[in-house]
Amino acid sequence: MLSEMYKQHPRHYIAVDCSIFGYEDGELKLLLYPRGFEPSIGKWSLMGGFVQEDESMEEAARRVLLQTTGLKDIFLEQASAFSKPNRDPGARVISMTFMALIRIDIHDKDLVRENGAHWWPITKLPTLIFDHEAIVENALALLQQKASIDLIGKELLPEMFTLMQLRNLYEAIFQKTFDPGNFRKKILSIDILEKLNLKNTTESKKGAFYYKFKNSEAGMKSERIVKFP
Amino acid sequence: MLSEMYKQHPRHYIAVDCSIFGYEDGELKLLLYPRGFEPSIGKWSLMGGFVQEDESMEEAARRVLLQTTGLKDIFLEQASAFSKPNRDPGARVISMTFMALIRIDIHDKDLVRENGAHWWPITKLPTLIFDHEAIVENALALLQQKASIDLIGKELLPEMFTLMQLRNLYEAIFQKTFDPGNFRKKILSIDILEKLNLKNTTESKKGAFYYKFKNSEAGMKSERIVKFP
DNA sequence: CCAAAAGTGTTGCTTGTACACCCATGT
DNA sequence: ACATGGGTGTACAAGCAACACTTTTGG
Repeated sequence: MLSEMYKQHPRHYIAVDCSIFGYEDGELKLLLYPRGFEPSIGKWSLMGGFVQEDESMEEAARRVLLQTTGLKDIFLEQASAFSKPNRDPGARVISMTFMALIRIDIHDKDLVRENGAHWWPITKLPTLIFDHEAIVENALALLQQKASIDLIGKELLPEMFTLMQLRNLYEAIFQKTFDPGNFRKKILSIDILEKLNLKNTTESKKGAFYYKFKNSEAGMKSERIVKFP
Repeated sequence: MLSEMYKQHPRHYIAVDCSIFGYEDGELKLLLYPRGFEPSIGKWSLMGGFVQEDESMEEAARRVLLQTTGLKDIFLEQASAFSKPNRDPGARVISMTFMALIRIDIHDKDLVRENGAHWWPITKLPTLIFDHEAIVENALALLQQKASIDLIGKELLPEMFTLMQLRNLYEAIFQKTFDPGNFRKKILSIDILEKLNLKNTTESKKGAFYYKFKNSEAGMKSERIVKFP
């Protein structure tokens, strides 16, 4: 039996929309797919879904991510909610948005292709439906904020990477360049990377050592990486 | 006419719950009220309400704030959403939470009294209903984050205040002490306060000059105030 | 006189930034 | 040989934390 205090209020559709970021070819990319139903069928859209009765919004988001990328255990962060009454012309839908980071090298490419989805460089996004451009902008700001506090390479890079690759990732995220020497010193000073006895010789003549993240859930440092803003 | 894609999904009650902070007697305080309906009637709760058809969540939050404090134009910031299916034993309610800052000296005290509401020092909160303690913790973290980037005294202090009062506010927010000399220099260096030709002689023998915020919406500096964490 | 806050100055440390410089090597 | 990135060192500036010190005045 439900209290009258609840019943007198309206109920709403709740969507979860995910800004899924990946990193490939030196570019930060966003996974978009052509919307499969009206209104705006065929237009580019974020991955999304509706919250069901028995799941939290985060669970709904993880369900969407599994369906679209085949991945579990994804880095997922709650971003802002968007709730203007007329933001979706099809119905009054409140959208809770999430920012997700995935490793493009291990996601299920067939699944993405089936959905007609496509990875778009963040610098050349197409026009998006509804308010999805504002949602992406918000998620990108959150990504920058996260990246300025934590080293997020683990979520976006392959197991092994060179410091140049990590720097290029940060340059793609912040759309600015970092001094190679200073970046290297800063990153190594926080002591969460492990140097491997293996060199990448494909990207430089001299060859650069590979690094990987130390598997230390315990030592979760919280140093500031980049001054931001 | 509504697409089948929408109709096949459930709809949900959406609440907005506001963590309303104020500053009084050298303490950071939170406005709580005794819940007026079942379940958990009479238990201490955040100010909240339900989102209606024709309003955004932020509009709903402002409506709640007006109803409970009599104030418009309140500093309001979206915090996190809480959506565990069973978080409210009365019904499946998704809560969008907000962090609000108000000046206790100008709010409508009669209205607060009518509602049975009460300002609780942040250090001595009572037990709260449902997951409201987690909501407050989240809002407090957001407040600290905001306060570390922007000077938020404008939202919480009277028009005129001494630098000691501002420092005490920051000490209440971060629950730590700041060196008086260093704090003063830091604050004055960002040049958003205006020194008045008026002294407060009630809190010190020597007397301290009053300051107020410069009315410069334009010059909105974004200097970092406090290293946080 | 003394305590307590107001207000200013000094010093040492840490951090960021700019940039010079050598190293290794594929072309 | 030389261009390119790898990697290290240096020098300066900025910011911060700790703290000394002087001023003012009510009790």
